[in-house]
Amino acid sequence: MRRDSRLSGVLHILLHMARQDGPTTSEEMAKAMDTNPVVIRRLMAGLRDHGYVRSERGHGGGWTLVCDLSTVTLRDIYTALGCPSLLAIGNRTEAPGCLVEAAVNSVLDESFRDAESLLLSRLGEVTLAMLSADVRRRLAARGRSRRGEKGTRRPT
Amino acid sequence: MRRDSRLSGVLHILLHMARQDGPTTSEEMAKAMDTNPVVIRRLMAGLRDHGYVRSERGHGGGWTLVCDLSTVTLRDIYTALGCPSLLAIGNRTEAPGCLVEAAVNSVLDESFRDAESLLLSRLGEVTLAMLSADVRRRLAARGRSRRGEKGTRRPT
DNA sequence: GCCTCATGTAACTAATGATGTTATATGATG
DNA sequence: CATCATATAACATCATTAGTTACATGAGGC
Repeated sequence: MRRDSRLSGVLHILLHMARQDGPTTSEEMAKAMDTNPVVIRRLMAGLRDHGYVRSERGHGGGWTLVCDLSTVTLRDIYTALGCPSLLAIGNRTEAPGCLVEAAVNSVLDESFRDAESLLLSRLGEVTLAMLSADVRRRLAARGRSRRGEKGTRRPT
Repeated sequence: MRRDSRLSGVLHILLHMARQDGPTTSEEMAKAMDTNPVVIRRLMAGLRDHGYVRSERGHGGGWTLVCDLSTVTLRDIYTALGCPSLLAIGNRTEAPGCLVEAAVNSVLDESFRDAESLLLSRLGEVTLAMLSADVRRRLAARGRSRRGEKGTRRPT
């Protein structure tokens, strides 16, 4: 099954925004992520509704971060995306009439719940600020390893 | 995203087989699961290749359990199905050139790995025998609660 | 031997959901 | 008022699971 990459994508966007002063347009983001501006706007809509970013139209418009990165977790972002389902596998039927199937559902559901809980709590432990700091670390590391080399790339 | 229910389905099948003496035909299973015999055969193919069940053609043919239920775990069954992906979400790109995306991937991958590991180990803790015992318990419980009532249903 | 039953498998259809694209409306700025 | 940028609907695309049809293969029963 193909995997939903909206969380990954929206985090990518937010971190790029964090490294920029003014507003960023959907056009610019789309270019950096090699996709379409409409896709960006769709991703950002939920974040705007939750007050994590602001959008402005017209000249000099675009998207701006309006939250404290140190208090927003990846789980918050996931929630803002509408809590898409985390697991790719599930039970054939909910509330089956068949007792055999009920027994299967029971044991599988328990495992599913545990895995989902763990993932959610992991996401809840990481703030956007922590992620942003990690990006800075990585940039610094690359700067060191490339010092003196030609053609150091800037992040896309 | 729609969830892959093959594990759930195949467990349902196996437990029905465990409650039956002779071989069970795909036709019968399909009827019990309200689906098509071909779907059943597709599900069972992997289990046969792993030696958990045997299939026989012709008169009196069908599917038979040929493993020790107490040594086969749900994880083994999952593996026999070809290890379908467990998570519905994932990273936009593997091995991105962009450092920002690399940072996102890194933190998300870690969480994904943890959740997958937990789910797999949970599945590894449950044997088919345990599940089968649970089915018996449930049947007994229903038998008690329905004693004297009319129209007690048999499992489908 | 031949008929029937059952699996084995390929090929096609349907349904679902993420992603990409086009088109049009709305609003802000100079 | 022309331009820029978001807002959103509508539609196309793609991947994947599930369901269906069709035909081949092999095992008994008679």
